[in-house]
Amino acid sequence: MADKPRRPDLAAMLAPLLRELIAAEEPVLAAHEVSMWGYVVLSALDAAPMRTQAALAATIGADKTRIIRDLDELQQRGLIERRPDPDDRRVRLLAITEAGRAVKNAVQAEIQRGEEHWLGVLDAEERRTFLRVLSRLSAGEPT
Amino acid sequence: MADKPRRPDLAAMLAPLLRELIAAEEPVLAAHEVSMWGYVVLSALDAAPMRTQAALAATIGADKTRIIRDLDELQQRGLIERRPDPDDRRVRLLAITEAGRAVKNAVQAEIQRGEEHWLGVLDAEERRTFLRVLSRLSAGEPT
DNA sequence: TATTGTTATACTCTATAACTATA
DNA sequence: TATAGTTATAGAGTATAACAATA
Repeated sequence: MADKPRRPDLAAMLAPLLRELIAAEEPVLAAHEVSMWGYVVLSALDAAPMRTQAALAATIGADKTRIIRDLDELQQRGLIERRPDPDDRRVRLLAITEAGRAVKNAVQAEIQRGEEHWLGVLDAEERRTFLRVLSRLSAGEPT
Repeated sequence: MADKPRRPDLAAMLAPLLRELIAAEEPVLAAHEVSMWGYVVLSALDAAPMRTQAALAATIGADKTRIIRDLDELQQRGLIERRPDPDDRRVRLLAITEAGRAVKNAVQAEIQRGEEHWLGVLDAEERRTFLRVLSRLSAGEPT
């Protein structure tokens, strides 16, 4: 029996697209002297402050040990706050600062302007549907 | 002035989704004893045979040096053909075999069945638009 | 001299394990 | 003893450079 016609796998389509998007982000991040993870941290803390570094790491899908350097640098530059919880001095309360929010917003605005290179080829309905579906799939649907 | 409401970056939405998709692929690939790159190679050679390993590497976005082990293994298992071009014995003509195509199709069918976990939450119109847009963006639009 | 494929080396990124300080 | 954070180590994956064969 003949093979059914197949579409490409989702991962096979997503991977090269993501690679290109990341490559386009790199000069923007470099211009603002923020690392990729640093930017992810700023975005996460902009959405909500965190009570522990482990929780932040879990939220952004990183290992808790590999964001420490980024937290050090972000804190040193005054882009985040990171102070021991008086109630439990083991934990570090994390929050974005106004300066951090300004950097994050500037970077994000530039990145999204760059993304028009891709989104610009879509018509209004495609764009709306694509972004909506993507945000739904990315969030992780209920099991 | 107040900040405009922003959507998340494309990369920020694509990255976690891709991570989940890859995690879902791994057991399937393991069951068929094919590496991720091996599967990518089979898919590329299924679409079109290649005249050089460098061309194949470029097509799949890999370094030419890092697919050699995979080519070795695929050839040894009879999943691809890899023979010197009589006209230029430096180059290796690459093609998928029938056995290779069978493995690739089996893996792909399982992977796409697994992807229904994500696509299944979409309605017909969302699904159609999403897949169409993705394939267009992934291909890389004309500059 | 240039090119294909290969091997060897170095580098980056990530994960694992061990340590400290608090509880 | 258990947990949050940190540091040190090791491992995987990738890129860079050198090499052999052929043109």
